[in-house]
Amino acid sequence: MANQISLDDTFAALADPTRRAILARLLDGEASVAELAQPFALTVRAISKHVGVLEQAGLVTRSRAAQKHLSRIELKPLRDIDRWLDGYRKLWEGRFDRMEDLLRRGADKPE
Amino acid sequence: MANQISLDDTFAALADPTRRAILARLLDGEASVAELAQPFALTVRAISKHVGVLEQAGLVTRSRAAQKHLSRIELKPLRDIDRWLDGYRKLWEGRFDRMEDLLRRGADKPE
DNA sequence: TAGTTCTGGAACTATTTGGTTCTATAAAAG
DNA sequence: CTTTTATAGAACCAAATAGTTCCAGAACTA
Repeated sequence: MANQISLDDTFAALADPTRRAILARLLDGEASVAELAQPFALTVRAISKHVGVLEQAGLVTRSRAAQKHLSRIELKPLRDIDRWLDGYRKLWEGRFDRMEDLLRRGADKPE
Repeated sequence: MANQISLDDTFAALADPTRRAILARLLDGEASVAELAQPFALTVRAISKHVGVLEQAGLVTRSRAAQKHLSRIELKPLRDIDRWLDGYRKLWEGRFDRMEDLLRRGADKPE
């Protein structure tokens, strides 16, 4: 039972553009802190802290290879957000002619 | 051009359980601040501020009917998050036998 | 062994956040 | 006109956040 990550932590981690950019970078494969820091006008330490936040949120795991600690993206928290969105997605996906009313008046929602 | 909402603001707004609960409540229809505050052990003012944050993030709009200001959920920022997730969704939706390698080694991603 | 590289810990700072209380204002109800 | 109701503004506070700099340790390299 390694994970018990809250949506709170995941959303908070994603609320920073630097961290989202780091995640996007990790789509191209594992990277060290120094490598991740390269595109940014921030200290390596600052990036190290960002990676720490991502790790706390379960969005990244690390494995040390020599003195390089390689970060790797983890998808589960993103899937959790996706599932949270399910509760709302039907409201914009369906072509409900009365959707306006549904949201305003709170009529019985479509099944 | 009313909206220019950032993912930053949206994710940050969603990083609070009270605010997510307010959003869920609004699926049942518009509500006043006082109504929204009812389930919580917080002051009405605190809920009013939460609604303000949601409004800043474009997740809620308000219309005042009499002295009650009715809050209503807005879906666009959620759709924006959904589209942001698109960049990652393919990685957990597809059954890529080499997905492990893709994330670790950063091999050429599937089309 | 000595030097270099990569990273995290510690301490500090400025800003933001989530909450409170008290006050002011606008509108409805008496 | 007075009172009640619903909300936001202002001031305040404690805790969290994002950044910095400096230092220490672990592991390669010469």
